[in-house]
Amino acid sequence: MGVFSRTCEYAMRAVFFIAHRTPEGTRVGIKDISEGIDSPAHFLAKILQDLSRRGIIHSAKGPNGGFYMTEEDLSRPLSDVVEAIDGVQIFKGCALGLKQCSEKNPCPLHHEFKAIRNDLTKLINGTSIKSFNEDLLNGMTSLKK
Amino acid sequence: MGVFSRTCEYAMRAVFFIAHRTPEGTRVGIKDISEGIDSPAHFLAKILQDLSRRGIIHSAKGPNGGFYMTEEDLSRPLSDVVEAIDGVQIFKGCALGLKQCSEKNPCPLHHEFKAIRNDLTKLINGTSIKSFNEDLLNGMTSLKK
DNA sequence: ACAATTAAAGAGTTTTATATCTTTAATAAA
DNA sequence: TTTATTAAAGATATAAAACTCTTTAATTGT
Repeated sequence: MGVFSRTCEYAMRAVFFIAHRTPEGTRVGIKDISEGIDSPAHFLAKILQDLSRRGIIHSAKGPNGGFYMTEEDLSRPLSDVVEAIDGVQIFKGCALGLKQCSEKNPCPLHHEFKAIRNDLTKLINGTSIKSFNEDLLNGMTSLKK
Repeated sequence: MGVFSRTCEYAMRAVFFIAHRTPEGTRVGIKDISEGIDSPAHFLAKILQDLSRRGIIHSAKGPNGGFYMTEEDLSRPLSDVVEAIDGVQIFKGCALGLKQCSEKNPCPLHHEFKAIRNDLTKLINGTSIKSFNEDLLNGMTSLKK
């Protein structure tokens, strides 16, 4: 596995996909999303239900229903998605999994690893979904499988 | 989970523990190691068997047997341990799990994430087990649970 | 040769992550 | 009010990770 769980990868891809596909009040269905980001539809549905319950994205049932994101949703940092799925360990945990690892009692990787974790936090926590999406809309970045 | 799998965390802790405990031809048993790093003994045994088969650490059976590391083992980068257990995805994979993500077809996180991955690679790949161990021996760092 | 000690190997079990399938509830449009 | 459409929810199923237990093999010292 990479840095994030597969579930979290799906979640982030789906969020970017929804952001990208639903300008101005439109919605996108689970089928389109799962095909668009190459993930199992039913599994992704569970993930999006979860994000929806937490208010990270929105959904509507019925004809022309689907998933969408409000301006408020778009202005959230990507870390909201990551923390909802993978928790905060990735931003806070010791590289060796030691509970007592701290500034005063550092593990052999502590200081250097902390710098890396901080950079990751800055990226994921400090950048809004909207701004990642702008690069997508500009064609500067891509979600191609 | 943090950045590394739990199995990988055990492996790294065990390697540091062995390095720390076996100066000059001594050996340390699985019981001592598993207690010292707070991991399940039988499970750790499997992990160390694996590392041993790959030549990352060494072992000897029988009375006064146990695990130890040669000078050559100590001079290896920590990445040998990580790659043996978790593979190379952590150093190479796309943050969103996209197969086609590349410089020419970057995902929304690509460039910033690449910088972070490179820093991680530099740390894990560019530092020998021995040099991490020196900080341990000097009491500058700790493996306390 | 024998007994004791230690890791290696084999064969599970349990837990968590990932994935699928079916049924229900909400909504919109005819 | 009926039908079609969509997400939500519930119930499993499968696979992978984490963990345990038992037996075997190698080595040492007596």
